[in-house]
Order: sequence, then structure tokens, then C-alpha cells
Amino acid sequence: MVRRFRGEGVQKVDTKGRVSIPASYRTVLRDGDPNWSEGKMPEFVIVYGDSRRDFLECFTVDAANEVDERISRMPRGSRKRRALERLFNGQSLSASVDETGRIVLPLRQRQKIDIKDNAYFVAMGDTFQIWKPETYLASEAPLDEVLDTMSEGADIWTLLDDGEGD
Amino acid sequence: MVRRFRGEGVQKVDTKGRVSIPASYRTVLRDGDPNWSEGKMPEFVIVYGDSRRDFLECFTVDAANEVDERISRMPRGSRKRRALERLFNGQSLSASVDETGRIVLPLRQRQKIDIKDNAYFVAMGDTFQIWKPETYLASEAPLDEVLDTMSEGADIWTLLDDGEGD
DNA sequence: TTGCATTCCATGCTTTCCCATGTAGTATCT
DNA sequence: AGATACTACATGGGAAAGCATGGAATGCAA
Repeated sequence: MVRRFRGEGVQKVDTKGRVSIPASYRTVLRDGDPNWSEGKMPEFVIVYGDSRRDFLECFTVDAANEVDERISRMPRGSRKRRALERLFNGQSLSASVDETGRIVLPLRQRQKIDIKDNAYFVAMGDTFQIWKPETYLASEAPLDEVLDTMSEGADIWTLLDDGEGD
Repeated sequence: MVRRFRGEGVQKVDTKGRVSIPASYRTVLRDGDPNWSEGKMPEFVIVYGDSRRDFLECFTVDAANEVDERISRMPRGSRKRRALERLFNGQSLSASVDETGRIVLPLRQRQKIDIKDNAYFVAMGDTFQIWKPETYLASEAPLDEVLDTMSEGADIWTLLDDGEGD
């Protein structure tokens, strides 16, 4: 079992686009980078996608390789495969953490998700996401309904037993 | 059957957020950590959740993996799954017991449940919870009603036979 | 030579590490 | 039984390391 990203929070983005990767994420990135060795800093993959995506999705090298592999098992030339290839190979970039624990988010990507000077990091198990804080809050609002409509005092973990459902 | 957490009680929290994990819990944490080996200290996962939660919920690594697995079997992108992912991946952190049997509760999490210098530990079978003592007492009050309504001298274990119910 | 990206250095703060102490409870010895 | 030695646990403090962040200096290219 591989170590998983955990936790969420805001990080500052300076005028040059530099952002600190939360320290706890860095160790996961390191563990997930087969090329990493003592003294070097880990690399990872940022998928930004097309205009429909309003966040950046970040993969460890291992996780990215796994996705690549799964794509390569799809029927060559199928529409689904081509769509995934465009997203995952085309609309992505690789990044490398620097000695101070930061990466530089290129202007293009910052503009894409409309980030100014704060970025919201959210762990998602084997990936993590980078959002404009306001966008994230808004996107999560619908989920609050799920919680709100649960009977008072009910334990959210009961959702685990609900099987399918919406 | 895995070993289960038992017992409850207060522990001091110092100015740095350090709290001793009750010794009896530590052995359970150790047994529930597949990565544990002689000499190392066990890790576990703390779920803090959103503003609706006023306690911290702690999972052994094994228990956390099981939850992760169950989440991963839910339909991708469904609201329930996303709510659980946010809770379990995003609003959580992993902790590691140190050589003196303590963990550090980050300031953010302490403030979230309004803990100052005492924390109340409550065993819940395969998890345990950390509460602000006063909050816990208040939350337990409703349960007293259950007992109050039982006929005088009745054995509380009869509840076990009542089946589902409220 | 102005704009942007990459390095290097600087700082305040948080977290970790290491060592120390008090107190039970238990074991050992006489 | 009583005194002494041990051990495990809960807790505290100070020093060192790590982290998030900002700014200046350097390199490079349109």
C-alpha cells in the first residue's frame, strides 16, 4: 500500500507563481517518484485539461505511469483513448519541487484556474488538486446538502453502506 | 477479530499541542499498522472533518485502508463518494506516535475542536475519538435519557436485544 | 532593455528532537 | 512486612531543524 496524500489548506502564491507544496505532500511525492534519490527533489505531473476543468490535478510519477499504462491498453485510435491521451499527455506538464519546497505554476495555468495569490490544496488519495479557494468552496457546496440532509447526529460513515446511490 | 480500543479519559495537551496517547491505545495502533516494525512507532489517521464535527476521529492504518477501499468501490464522481473523499482524504491528516508515546495535534485541529490544555479520549471499537472534555460531556447528555427511560433496575445490556431501533 | 524565468539568500515561525522529571505500580531483597 | 530498586507512563523545557514565504540578483531572450 502506497502512502496517500492527506489534508487540505491554503498556500500563498507570489507574483512569480511560486507556491509551496505542503510538506506532507512532498514526502508522498518523493515516495512516488522512482527516479528520486538522496539530495534530489521529487518530480510530479500536473494535469490542467481543457476549459471544463477549473482545478489542477497532480499525480506522482508512479500514479502518472499507471494512468499512462491503462490508457495504452485501450483500443488504439478509439475516441475514448484519444480523448484521454489529449488530456493526460497533451494538457499536462511535469513539475519539479525546488530546494525550498516550491514549484512555479506557469502564468498560463494560473490564469486558467483564475488563481491570484492564494491556492487551495486538496488531497485526494493518490492525487491532489489545486484550486482557486473560492471556486473550491463553491464546488463543494452541493456536497453539503448530502451532509445536511442526513438525519441529525447520523454518522457520515453510514454513507459507506449505502452502496450505489447518487 | 482485531484488537479494539477500550477505555476513556483525559490527557493533558501542552503548549506545543503534544498529547500522550493512552498506552492501551498504542498497542492497538501498533497492531493495526502494517508498516510497523520493531523499533518504529505506529502511525494512524486523524479525520477532523468540517465544521459540523466537533471531535477528531482516529483510525488505525488498517482501518483507514479499509475505508479507502470501500470509498474506491463507490461510483466515481457520485455525490456521496465525493463527500466521503473530501472528508476522508481532504479533511484528515496522518500522525505518528513519538518515542514518548505522544503525538502533536496541529494548532488548526486544536482550534477546530476548541481544545486548550485537556483532551478527552474515547474508545469506539476500531476507532477512537478526541474531544474537548466539556463538549463530550454535553454530547453525552442525550444518551442519559435512554437510561432514564429504562425501567428501574433494568439491565442495560437488554438494549443489545432490541435489534435495530433508534 | 524590458519582461520573464531561474537561483540564491533571508527571515519569522512551527515542528521536531533530545533530554529531564515526577509518579505510579511492580518487583526484589532482607 | 517494610524498604529499596525498576520500569512504564505522562508530562515539561530548550535547542535545533524544517517549513512557508519574501526579496534581490542573475541569466536569457524577444
